[in-house]
Parts: sequence; C-alpha cells; structure tokens
Amino acid sequence: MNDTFKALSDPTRRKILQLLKDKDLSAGEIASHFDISKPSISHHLGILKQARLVQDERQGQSMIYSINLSVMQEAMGWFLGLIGAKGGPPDE
Amino acid sequence: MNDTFKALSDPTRRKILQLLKDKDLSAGEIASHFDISKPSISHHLGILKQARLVQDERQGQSMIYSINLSVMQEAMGWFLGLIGAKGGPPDE
DNA sequence: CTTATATTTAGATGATAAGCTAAATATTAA
DNA sequence: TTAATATTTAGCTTATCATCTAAATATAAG
Repeated sequence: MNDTFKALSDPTRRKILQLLKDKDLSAGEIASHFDISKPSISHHLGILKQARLVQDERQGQSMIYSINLSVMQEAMGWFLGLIGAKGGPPDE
Repeated sequence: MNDTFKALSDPTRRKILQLLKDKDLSAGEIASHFDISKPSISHHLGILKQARLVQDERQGQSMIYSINLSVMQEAMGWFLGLIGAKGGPPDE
C-alpha cells in the first residue's frame, strides 16, 4: 500500500496512468508525451511496475505497458475506509 | 491535487488521517501515537493542513485537529476517473 | 509577572528521489 | 554477423523530505 501511494505521489506517474487508462502504450509512446528523457520515463515506469499499478509485456522491440486496475481499486478502498464512516467505531 | 497526493504519500500522515477519522484530536494526542518527536509530528500536520486534508482550531493551550473529508473525496474522484471507464473515450 | 504546558519555528543532517548523459541489453532486419 | 531501433541500467548531481535538538511563541495558572 505504501508503494502504491508513493508511486501516485508524482504528477508524471499519475499522468502516465491516465494515458494508459485510454489505451495500452509502448514505453516510447509514453515518453513522447513528456519533456523528460526516455531513461527518466523508464525509471517512472519501473516504479509504477513495482507498485503493480502497471504491467508490461514485450512485443517485438517494444515494451507495451498497461494499467492494472485492481491495484488502483485497492488504493481506492483505503479512501473509502476513511470517508465511509467518520465518527463511529468501524462496522457498528 | 498534487499537494493532496504528496501529503498522502507518507505513512505517518496516512495514519494521522485514520486517527482523525475516529475523532478529533489535539496535536499532542496525535503525537502520542507515534515514536516520533513532537516537532516532526507538527511538521506532518502542517503538510496535511496545507493540503487541506485537515483543519485545526485552537482550544485553550491545545490545537485540535480534524479531518476534512471533502478534500479526501476530491482525491477519490481522481481514482474514479481512472477506474470508471477504461478503454473508451470519456463520456461516450 | 513568573512558571508550566502545548505547539510551532529554526536550523541542521542524512536519506530519498527525480532528472540527466552515457553505456549496456534486447530485438529486428539487412 | 552487423547495423538499427527500443528500452533499461549505471553513475552522477541536485533538490526534496523526514527527522532531530534547541529555541521561540501562545495560552493557562499561580
């Protein structure tokens, strides 16, 4: 869970997730959306991957990245736990 | 939005929010839940406050902190935007 | 007014993190 | 096998961040 929030704390990484929401993209295609060097984007992708927020799969020379929505949902569960029941003890 | 995610990226600050979910607490009461110096906790509270995730109000010698759920909901809205509609263009 | 309590501010330090360039790896194609 | 393309790894630099101690501020009580 900590890895998840750490990964989400960077605006470049959040934007990457928004790009991947629309469609799977290669590392190079992702990098083309930013004014940041490809090695730096690769580093961000590695952090997202370690947090399991994205998955990658080789396709020829390219690495195709896709979003992992189940981990996103876990993080959202944390929010729901906070928002859902202010005040009272849990489950009562 | 960036301040929000930055604030949420630290485990101590997330735990503070969980404490405040159950009930409002003074800075000292919050600090007593951690093995961290009071100035450090005060620093964390300042970051949460700047992100408007918490509010504070003086009560005698104490500062009483409370959670601001509306900002939490904004952050959750970001998640919903990502999870809600994978694949297709937005609103279609 | 002086002392005690609660909290924050200041200043310093060590760790993390984001960015870069250059070099290494992996795959495809000639 | 050699050259071209795509991506990652290595190594470095700079900036940000979490933490600490010591000092400052604010309120309450004697």
